Amino acid sequence: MNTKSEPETAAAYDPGAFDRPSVTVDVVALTARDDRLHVLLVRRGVWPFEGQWALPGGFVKMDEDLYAAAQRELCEETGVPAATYLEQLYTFGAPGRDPRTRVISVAYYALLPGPGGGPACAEPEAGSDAAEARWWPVDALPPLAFDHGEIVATALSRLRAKLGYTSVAYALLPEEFTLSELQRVYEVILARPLDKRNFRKKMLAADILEPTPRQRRVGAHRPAQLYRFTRREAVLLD
Amino acid sequence: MNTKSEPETAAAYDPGAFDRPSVTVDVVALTARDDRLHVLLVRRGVWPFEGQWALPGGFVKMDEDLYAAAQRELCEETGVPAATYLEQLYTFGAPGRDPRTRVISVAYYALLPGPGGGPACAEPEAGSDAAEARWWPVDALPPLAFDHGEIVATALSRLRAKLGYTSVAYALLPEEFTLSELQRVYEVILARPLDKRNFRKKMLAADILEPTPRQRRVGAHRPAQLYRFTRREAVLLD
DNA sequence: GGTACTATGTGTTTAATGAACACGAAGTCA
DNA sequence: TGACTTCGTGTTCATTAAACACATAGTACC
Repeated sequence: MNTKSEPETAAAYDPGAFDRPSVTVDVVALTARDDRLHVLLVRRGVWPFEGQWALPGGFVKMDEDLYAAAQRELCEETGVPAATYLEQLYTFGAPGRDPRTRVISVAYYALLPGPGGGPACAEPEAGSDAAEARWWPVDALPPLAFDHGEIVATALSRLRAKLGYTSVAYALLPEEFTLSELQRVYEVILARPLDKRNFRKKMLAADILEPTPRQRRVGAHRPAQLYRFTRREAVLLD
Repeated sequence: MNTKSEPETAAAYDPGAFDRPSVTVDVVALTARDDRLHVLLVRRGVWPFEGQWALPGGFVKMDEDLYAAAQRELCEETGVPAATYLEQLYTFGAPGRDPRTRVISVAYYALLPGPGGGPACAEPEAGSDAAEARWWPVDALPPLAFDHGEIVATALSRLRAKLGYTSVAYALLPEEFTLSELQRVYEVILARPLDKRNFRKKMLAADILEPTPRQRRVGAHRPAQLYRFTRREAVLLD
């Protein structure tokens, strides 16, 4: 805040007296499926960028927390359940980014478990307002509306960085999972192969996993031990 | 952005049709002086929090970039020259954070060289709108207006983290400096002593410093070699 | 001019961490 | 019972981080 007397005082008593930007939230929802990282996009039904794909998002309500607005827009527009992880990413506010008027967008990124991850991994349905909603592989995105390409790129680099020093991966996996599945999530996000032995060693040493009494037997080979995260929240490693 | 047709369309053609939050920028300006880290605060002249200390900041103009708004508010309200480093920090938007109306604040943090650092380290003067402006040691702040205490805390933890993997320290030092001065900046920010030999070894190995032809002779002891950063911008280390 | 004073400047050892690397085990299926 | 496929496990080596002490180059004072 500032100490200017005129605009602030005026704003207090007459909120409509000055032009002010619109404020939206946009959500980069990410999930790992089919050994690729995917983003959830909706197809726009109205000008501008009509027919193009864009991030789900919308206006912040007058008495609504930013975090709550992001969660709400994600669910409303895409039909997916609440994200297992949702964090503010960056605020995009270049004057020309929306051709209609000045729009400042607070971007969030969300993580959801992939298929088989329980209710939170449900398929998107076109929400109340979106013409269409679907998952797109991040390495083969269509042209995006507004500056949403930049927003997605920012989200990816944040997620890659965060994967290195926190346990956020929990948000992309179901309650129980094998170490191979966990490793695949890391490989998909980092887009490079990891050494199996080093990976398992590091994960088990990090004290964030515990074995469950169950195994997963699938296919004609040795069954895998199932693990779960000891805490379903992102904790700092090291 | 979203694909809702009603509000967006309305916003495009009648920006005043809906209540919308006010958007401000607040700036956490930091500098190192007297072997302590300091924040620049202004004393508020009007309700609410009249007489209390707050971060410099103010409304974003309709056609103004967020970064430019932060730079402008910093200079206008405190009289300090343009920051050598300015980066977006986080956006604070809890509905009750300002008692007047809904205010969403995009916080930035700025770094300035300490005394002796040339024009950029000039003393603050009460700006056009601020009753008073001065540097406060971060470990002995007065009670702050709004949620500005939280904003300062966020800035400090960001700066501490960033110091570890980038060369941002350049922004807190004058063009030329000694390795001891550089080390003191690190110690002040991290609030712990560092080993001199390890510090020098790491800094020189990072390939971000170059010696100048000059030395600094001050006091009754051996003069120190002066260095400068090879690039006056934050680069990633490792 | 000699001595005290003070910050500068410099290497080595040790511990911890990260990277590379191969093979037997436990299942299913034909 | 043999072929197939994924699971599960240790060691070595290189790199990085942490601990640690003393001679040097100036000034100030006697």
